[in-house]
Amino acid sequence: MKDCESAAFSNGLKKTKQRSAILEILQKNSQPVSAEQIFLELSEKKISASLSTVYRSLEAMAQKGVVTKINISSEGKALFELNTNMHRHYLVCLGCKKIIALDYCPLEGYEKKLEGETDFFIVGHRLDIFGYCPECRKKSGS
Amino acid sequence: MKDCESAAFSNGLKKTKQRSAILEILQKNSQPVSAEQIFLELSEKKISASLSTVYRSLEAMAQKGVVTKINISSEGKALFELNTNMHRHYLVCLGCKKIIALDYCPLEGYEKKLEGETDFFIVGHRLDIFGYCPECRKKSGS
DNA sequence: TTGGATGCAAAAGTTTTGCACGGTT
DNA sequence: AACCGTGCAAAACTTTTGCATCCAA
Repeated sequence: MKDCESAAFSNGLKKTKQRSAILEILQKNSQPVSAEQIFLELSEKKISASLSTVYRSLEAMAQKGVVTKINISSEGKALFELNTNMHRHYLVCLGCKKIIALDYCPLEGYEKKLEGETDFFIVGHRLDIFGYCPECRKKSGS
Repeated sequence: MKDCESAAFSNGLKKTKQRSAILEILQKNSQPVSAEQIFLELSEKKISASLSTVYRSLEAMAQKGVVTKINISSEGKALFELNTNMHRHYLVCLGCKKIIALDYCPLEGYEKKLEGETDFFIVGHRLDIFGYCPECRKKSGS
């Protein structure tokens, strides 16, 4: 997916090494990441980028639809992920805080049904599912 | 529902006028509210309660299972609602910000299915649906 | 009376912003 | 060259905490 990057900068966003590196981190992570996580990963890679640059880049990319900002973290920090233009739902482990993206949407036909019932024009939904992953189940014996 | 209050204080929580008032506000609001909203409503009612008391009370009530803290606000602040022990799902109008509680859960059997597929122990989920209500549809012509 | 609850102020944590400077186009 | 991006520091904002005081049980 090399051209994910070119696509990301075809909308007026200037391409800088910081932004390319942020994009790369978002691509490599299978789960949503916080701005601080990105900042730390950049430091590890010896790529200079201040935390405010990370925030501003993510904000800019979110405006262009390249990334999506989500607020499901129980720690009150925002998370970011590449915008795949697909429905994404998450399975969140309450033990280790791991977040797993589900690959399909259990509400396929439901929105249309609800439109009929309520006369709303339905744009989308957010669904997150909480529980304990296999590893955490073992640990706690539940 | 007068005994919602007595139930709320039957678990070791001390009953104070601040906490009773916070509970009342949560009861009257059909939608989740932020700590600050509660703080402001308390001021309007001339009930003295500092913001930290609001946070501490909500935290204590959340620990006892009286209220639920949720993180769906796009503004990055936590929201709180009475824990009804029932599934609550909301239909949110993006035009007028109205929030309507749905009376049933479209994911009834889905959690069990997912448990089988993922080996998670699933505790619950959060589902919110976004769109435009009939009034806002007319206004914007969509 | 006694332990928990409150108020105030200060601290901690996340995110935003102002401004001067630097890098892309 | 023009404009956008960046770094740094400070500010804004939400939430937590320390400590003295107060109040419900």
